[in-house]
Order: sequence, then C-alpha cells, then structure tokens
Amino acid sequence: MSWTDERVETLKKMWAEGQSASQIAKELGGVTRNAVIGKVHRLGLSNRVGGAGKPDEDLAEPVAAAAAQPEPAAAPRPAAAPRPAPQPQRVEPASEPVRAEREEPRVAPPVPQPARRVIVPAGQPLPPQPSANEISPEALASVREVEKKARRLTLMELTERTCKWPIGDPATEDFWFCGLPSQAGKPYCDAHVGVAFQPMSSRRDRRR
DNA sequence: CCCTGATTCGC
DNA sequence: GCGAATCAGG
Repeated sequence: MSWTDERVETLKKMWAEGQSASQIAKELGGVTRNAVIGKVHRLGLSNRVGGAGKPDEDLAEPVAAAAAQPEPAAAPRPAAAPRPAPQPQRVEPASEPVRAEREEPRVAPPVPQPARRVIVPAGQPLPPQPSANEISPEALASVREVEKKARRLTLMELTERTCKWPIGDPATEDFWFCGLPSQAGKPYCDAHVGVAFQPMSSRRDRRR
C-alpha cells in the first residue's frame, strides 16, 4: 500500500478529528499505526495543539479536556489543528462542586439515552432513564461532542475494550454503540463513564 | 497487558 | 519517503 492522495486525505481528516493512529491505520488498512504516525510527522501535522513546540502530553482526550475547561483563551494559538469548539451551550459552572472524586458505582447505568426526543416506539415504556438534570452540564457537553466521533459499532463489533454506550433508538436502524476506546476496566469511554458513574453527593445536589 | 504518540535509522 | 523497532508514557 502506498500513500495515495485519497489515503492521505483520510489520514488528515481522521487525525484532525482526534482519532488515534491505530484507529486510522485500521480504517486505511494495509498500514500499521507506526506507518500512520510516521506519515503524520512527515506531513508536519503532528502536535494537535500548540504548534512548534514540545510533545505536550495529556492530549489523550482533547474533547473532554476542552469541554471541561472553559479556558479563557488567553493567548491566541497559532493557526493549528482546528479543535471543533464545543458548543457554548449555556453552562453556568457557578457553584459546581468538584465531582469525580471516588466513584459510587451503584448508579444504574443509564440505558439508551435521551437522543433527540425520547421516542417510545409503541410497546412497553422504556426503563427509567436519567433525566438530563441529573447529569452535570460538563459531562453532557462532553458526551455530545464525543458522540460525533463515535465509531458507530454494531453489537458484534464490540470488544473488551470498546465503549459500549448505546446511541440512538434501538427500535430503529438509527442505533449503534459508541465504540471509542473504553477506560481500562470500565465498559465505557471517558466521556460516557462521566455520565454513567457519578458521586452520590453530586447526584443528590442536582436532583430536583 | 492494554493503549497512546515520538523518534530513530536502515532501506 | 517509508515504516519497524524502539522509546516513553498513561
């Protein structure tokens, strides 16, 4: 396999979207993640953020990070990888106490999720779903952003370490699983872990 | 062990 | 230019 224009385009696109080198390699086929990384460097589009600088680690979850930190944008970054800015989505971080301390797993993993509008096909009502106001705005914003990049896996494509968060309406074709890399030992990716597991205190405070 | 990107260097 | 091997890290 060689780097045809088309393949390079796919590479650029996926890299810009924050997909990992290994995911890009799988998509392209015929190349390893090393090849992808090597190409990325030769194309000069490595560092997804700040440009001519040092490695700048901690970019594991660019989206989640961006959504979590309002970041007053002090110094305008040099034109670099266009991070899709998370929707403003009127969020008032006002008195949001720190969450994500020690987890309290006893929260029932929300089943489906209030996609656009909750559509109950016809039959039985769906199991109780977490109302939006039980989820922190940060987590929600992060999830919405992440779900745009979901790998849209089918049930059969899920593995031990892919996010198993369901997206869409199971009663229609418009349904798939997130599929992004899951957090070690968890069934979901970072973003979805954020809405599935919440400290009890946080839940109580938010509930109406 | 799973994974990530970064770097080196023979080809 | 390419990418396997290796490195450094989560």
